Amino acid sequence: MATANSDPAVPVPDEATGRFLKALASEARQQVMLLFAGGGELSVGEVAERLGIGQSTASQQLAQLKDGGLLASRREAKTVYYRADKERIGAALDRLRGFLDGCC
Amino acid sequence: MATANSDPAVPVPDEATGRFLKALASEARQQVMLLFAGGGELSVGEVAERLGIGQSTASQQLAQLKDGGLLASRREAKTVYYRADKERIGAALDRLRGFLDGCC
DNA sequence: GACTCATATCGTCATTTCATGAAATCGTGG
DNA sequence: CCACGATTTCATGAAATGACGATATGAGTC
Repeated sequence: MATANSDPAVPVPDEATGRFLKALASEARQQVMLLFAGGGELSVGEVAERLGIGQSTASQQLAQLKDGGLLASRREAKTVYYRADKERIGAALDRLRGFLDGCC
Repeated sequence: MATANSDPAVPVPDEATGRFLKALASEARQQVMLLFAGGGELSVGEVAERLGIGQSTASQQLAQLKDGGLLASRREAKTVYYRADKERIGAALDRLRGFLDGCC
């Protein structure tokens, strides 16, 4: 993608927004997000069990959602608890809206 | 995806929102969207030329963005002009925010 | 340290996405 | 109707993604 963007006024979507979109652009990961409705915390194993997917798969999906700014994690003893990251989700939505406002 | 979604009550984001996210979750298509900043109209060939991509590639990207609710098209003689679809973009953002609000 | 539980990473394979050129389609003018 | 210009659709490989089992790492316990 060599062609440069010559218009400085146009807000090119930053890396974080790209990861946010890619993280959400998967029905499987949308399903994962739904498990966090209500602000609860879930371990990797719980997510795997509830969705009926492998443990490593759940770990990777959660990692990608975390990387995309949708989830945050906390370690308690051996268990890692994930939860929705309201703040960063809101920030990502604002960036997305900003990009689209610049587009239209 | 081995395990299907067996719970019909789960508020999976609708098809339209999924297509919206997939359409935007590509840097190439984000670049396309940037061309429509300011509300201008562009033909398929112009998009291809400005981005330095094949004409059929441009056609497919534009079709996917249209399918995702980001662009609208209008035919004038032989030429098809695309433009940003403010209304549907706003609607998609609202749906996305609604889904995420339900998640967190 | 050895043992165990929970998670993360790795290697692999099946599926999907992406970009391309060729061929088919659509709309227009001669 | 025929030819054209512009776009769409199709078939093909290349690259990215997704899921899995197996293995490695990390944290706690004995």
